[in-house]
Amino acid sequence: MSTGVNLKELAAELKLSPSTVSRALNDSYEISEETKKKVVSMAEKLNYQPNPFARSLRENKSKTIAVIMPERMSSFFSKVIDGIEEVTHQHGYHLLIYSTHEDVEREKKIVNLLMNGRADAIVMSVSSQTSDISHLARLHERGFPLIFFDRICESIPTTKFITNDYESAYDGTKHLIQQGCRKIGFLMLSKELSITRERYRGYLDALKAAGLAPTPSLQLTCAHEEEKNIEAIRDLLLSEDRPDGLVSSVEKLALATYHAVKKTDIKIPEDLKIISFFSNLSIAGLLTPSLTTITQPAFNIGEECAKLLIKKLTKPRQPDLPNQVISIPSKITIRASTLVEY
Amino acid sequence: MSTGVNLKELAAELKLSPSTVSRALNDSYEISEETKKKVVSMAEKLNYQPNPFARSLRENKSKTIAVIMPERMSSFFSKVIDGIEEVTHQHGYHLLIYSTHEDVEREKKIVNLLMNGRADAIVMSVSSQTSDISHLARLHERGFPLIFFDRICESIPTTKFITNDYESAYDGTKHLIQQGCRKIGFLMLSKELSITRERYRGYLDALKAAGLAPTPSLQLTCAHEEEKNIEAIRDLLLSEDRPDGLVSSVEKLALATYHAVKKTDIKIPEDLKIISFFSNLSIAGLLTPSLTTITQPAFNIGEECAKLLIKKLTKPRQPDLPNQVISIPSKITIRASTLVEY
DNA sequence: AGGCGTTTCGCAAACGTTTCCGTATTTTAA
DNA sequence: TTAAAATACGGAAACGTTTGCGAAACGCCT
Repeated sequence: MSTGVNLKELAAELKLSPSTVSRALNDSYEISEETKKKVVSMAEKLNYQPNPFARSLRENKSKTIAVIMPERMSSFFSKVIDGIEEVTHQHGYHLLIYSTHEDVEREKKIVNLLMNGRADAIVMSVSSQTSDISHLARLHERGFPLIFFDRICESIPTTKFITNDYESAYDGTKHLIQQGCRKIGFLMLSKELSITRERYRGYLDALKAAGLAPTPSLQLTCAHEEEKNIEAIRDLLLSEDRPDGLVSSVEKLALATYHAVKKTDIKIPEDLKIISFFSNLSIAGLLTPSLTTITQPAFNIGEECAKLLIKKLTKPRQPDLPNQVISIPSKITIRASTLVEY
Repeated sequence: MSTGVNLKELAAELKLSPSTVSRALNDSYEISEETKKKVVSMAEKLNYQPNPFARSLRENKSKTIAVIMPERMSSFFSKVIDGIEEVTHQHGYHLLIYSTHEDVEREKKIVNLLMNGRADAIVMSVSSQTSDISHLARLHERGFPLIFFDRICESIPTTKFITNDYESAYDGTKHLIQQGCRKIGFLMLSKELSITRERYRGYLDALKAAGLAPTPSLQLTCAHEEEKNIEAIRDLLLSEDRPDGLVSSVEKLALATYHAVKKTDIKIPEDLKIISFFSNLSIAGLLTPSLTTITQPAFNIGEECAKLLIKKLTKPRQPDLPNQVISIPSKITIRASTLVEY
């Protein structure tokens, strides 16, 4: 656990003062090129590594960004984080990553833990239980850099990155209608979520545009436990007024639907067509039948979040993060699960 | 960005010295119960949050653990991290998470970044390219707490958590033989990896025990790019001496195999039976046909790693992490992909 | 009453940086 | 030739904690 040499020892070795060595390593104009060379080479020789905490304490920044997401076992969130890491890593930033497991109490706890400056910024997607957002509002009011993606808080005036939820859901629903569906259901997580609201709007408007009346019994709000979701979907599929098409607003509910279908005689796409927001493309093609997907630009969303934050954190006098919603379009890939039978 | 009150301000408010306040908050025996009450209540009132960097600088520990893994889009690694987070979170530890993307240069860079004490410990799974382990050896020689899981470094004398790779592969291969396979192939990532070595041994020994000769042409070493893997597997499946059974040592290669099979006339399980190490149980059941899996106790592995580390980091005078390999058994779940046709 | 131990608290150093300021030396300008 | 300016570096404070040490105040016993 012996941390190597520190600045003072390095300075002693060079017969220079710590301040000079510090400046030399930070490439200050006050130091001659000659001594810079000497200092740098000696630092490498002794493998000097500056203590990050001393530096953070002094500079009041941590070179660390926190990411808070509702669940880890999700290709979407994994890809977003890959995108974030791609750009933050290039700038020497580290990533603290937290999963709330869709638990708002845990989310609050994490946010409170981060209020002491351990991270320079937070980029997050709220839990499905989050309706009271006071913990997030407080964070933002303190001037703490906060960015949302996907599951956003509209009421907090900062930058949010989403996909074109409304249009994608609209187009996806329209696609089902064009494929002959007339009784189209909608699968969602909590109605509190920004994404379900927007996607639901798109779904409803597409129905309306086609002159179809929405049926409340076909709209299913699911919970966290996979088994229960499968049962609920199965019940829906076996109900009297069962759907001939489904729009799933999240990946996990599409998978739950496939599980539910397996337990019945229902055939996709003959009896039921389904389209879903879905990020795991490799899996989508392997399902039977392959799944028509609305693919969010997950990696790209992560990159954009990180780019904005890096700009805010590294440039000298940056304004606050602008209060705007930036939408990066999804892409619909039509596969067998919505193709009409011949 | 205004960090709230600090210790000095809190002390001034209470008309006490900072040292007394610090001791009171840390529940020191030197402070009377009466003033402890006062201090704690005032701290809550002013929402005092101790500066983590000042504390880390003084105490020389960061309350942070780093996790390094080869890829993020993997249900196995996601579950391991869930397990780690579950126990570290309870002890107030934070998680820095890094993905090497199977790139050993990136792995080295990350390890070097962590040598300055930013994390109190590292738990990692090495990249498939890692053959030179000098960066890891150096870390361990410095006394830095280091734990491996799954893809381990045998030669570094610390604690490693794995599953019973040899036995699982042996049993899995034996299962294929019992189901009638005679030409069993093996899919692997780099031969450098501990897991492929062990699983390969199990595979070979099971063949030998059944009196079957191993065929080198049936043993495929895959790369990082999914497309190429699919092509390579397809070529294998269409070759003259094609396998009637496959043992896949990692999840992604089983998925690649399903993709490859889709491009051919081959039927699973009639023409080809397949078993794979696989963590995404939900998906395994949805594949067509459903996939026989060897499921590693991913969450449990993460928990055990974290428990050991927490013990090492929080108890006062702990010995070094013992040089041992701890194996937590996998579970084989037989599904349709290995069932004999009738 | 005086000594001694216990309780309770304050002072100041320390952790390893960065940076404000001062200063000695050299260069430039008049 | 001299004053001013530029260059190159050192001393010391500061960031916010924790903790070793010292020192009051108090009670207790003999």
